[in-house]
Amino acid sequence: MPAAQPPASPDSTVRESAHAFRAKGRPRSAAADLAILDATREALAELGWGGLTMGHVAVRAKVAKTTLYRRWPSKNELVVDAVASLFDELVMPDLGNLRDDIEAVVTQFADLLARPETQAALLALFAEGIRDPQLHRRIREAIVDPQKHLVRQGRAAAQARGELEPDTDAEAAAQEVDIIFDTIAGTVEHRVLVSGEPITPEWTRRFTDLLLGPLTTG
Amino acid sequence: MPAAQPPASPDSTVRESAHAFRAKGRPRSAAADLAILDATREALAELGWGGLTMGHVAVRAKVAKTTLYRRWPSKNELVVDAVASLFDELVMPDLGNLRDDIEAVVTQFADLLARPETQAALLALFAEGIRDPQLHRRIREAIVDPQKHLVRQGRAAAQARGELEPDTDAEAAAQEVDIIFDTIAGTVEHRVLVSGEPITPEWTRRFTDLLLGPLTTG
DNA sequence: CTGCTTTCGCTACAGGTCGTAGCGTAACTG
DNA sequence: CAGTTACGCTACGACCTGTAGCGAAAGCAG
Repeated sequence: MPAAQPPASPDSTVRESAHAFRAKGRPRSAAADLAILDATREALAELGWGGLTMGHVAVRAKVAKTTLYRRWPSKNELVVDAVASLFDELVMPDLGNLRDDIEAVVTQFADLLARPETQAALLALFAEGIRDPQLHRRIREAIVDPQKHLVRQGRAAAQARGELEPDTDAEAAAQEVDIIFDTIAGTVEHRVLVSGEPITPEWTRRFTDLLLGPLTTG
Repeated sequence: MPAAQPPASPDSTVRESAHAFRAKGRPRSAAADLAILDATREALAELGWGGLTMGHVAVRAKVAKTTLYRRWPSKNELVVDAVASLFDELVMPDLGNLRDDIEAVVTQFADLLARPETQAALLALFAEGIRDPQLHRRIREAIVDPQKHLVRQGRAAAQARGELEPDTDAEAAAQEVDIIFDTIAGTVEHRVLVSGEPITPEWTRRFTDLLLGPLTTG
């Protein structure tokens, strides 16, 4: 979903009859969207963030450069959409105990970060988002925040099993989710993308020890 | 220290009599180095990573663009040197107990990440480093690895106090240092730069709880 | 003081990317 | 059919990159 430029409706008030909007004129090619996003991911993997140019993507997608700009205002937004779908693969498995669930999610995330498209895009997008509040919001909505749901799911499952105590304060629970999320995402990203070392099963086990606390080691 | 281009010695074998090297010709202006690095930090804070150009830095430092390129091969290396010194401010305080030490270091790191120069540079450099092994190595040597020493210091101090058990296996200890380091650095960076939320004293306390484990909460 | 060497500031340049404008054509609706 | 919008193409100005060439400046050795 580009969802970038509303197709230039000259009267962009709250018209649009519920769902049957966009009637007039030649419709946008859905095939072009797919080709563009595929080309973007390919170019990211091959050329990296710095090597990716709008002109190059257009050529590779067999699309005019102007068509590209009609849908995405810049490289940043294009890459967000191209990469966001990759993060949908992450799922919370519910393997019957909290440790296995955590290790499974960490492993999935590590595999995702091992892909060249992801490596090329993720940190660069985060960096761009620092100076562009709109992009920052879009990154969080499309890439970051959906993953927080995994933490909530895992916690809820562990609480249902009796591994964790049920929440008493909703706000405290939300803060704990935030901390756990930043810890898992940040640590794995730092390990893979900054320290440049791999996520082995043993590392995952040790890191999970840290998250679970000495409850399980003693 | 630029340390980038050895001043074009035509015979660049292992000459250099120990330390009294570089005798001939006009010496490089040390003042220019300082002016360039200051200008780089200023421009980073004002314009961000994307807005920073070599030409702009040259103008701001009142230096010819060619002079800039004689010392640093590209923007990436220049920014590494400009930002690395900021990370030297981090110190391990040794406040008498592990919790206070951790919270102090986290707070220092959070303050550093609150500065606009750091925000503009850090993630962008990490992103660039992914495709450039030489840059990646330089970032780790100048920025990342020195901080690992803080973890070693803190652990040693805690062991001396009896808060942590002494190391038995050297390799296991090194792995634990790596994990702790990636966890602290990664989590704080993710919280500040990706989630975009501040590091409050309460957050620091909760995060330290996580690091120390339920030992201290119960 | 006189060469020798290297840096310095300046100008100019080719190469590449960006993002937009203009045009004729294609596709879809009523 | 007319009306509307998307498409492909070309061209363009603006900007940044990194290098080359020049004369002048700042050191050092004799």
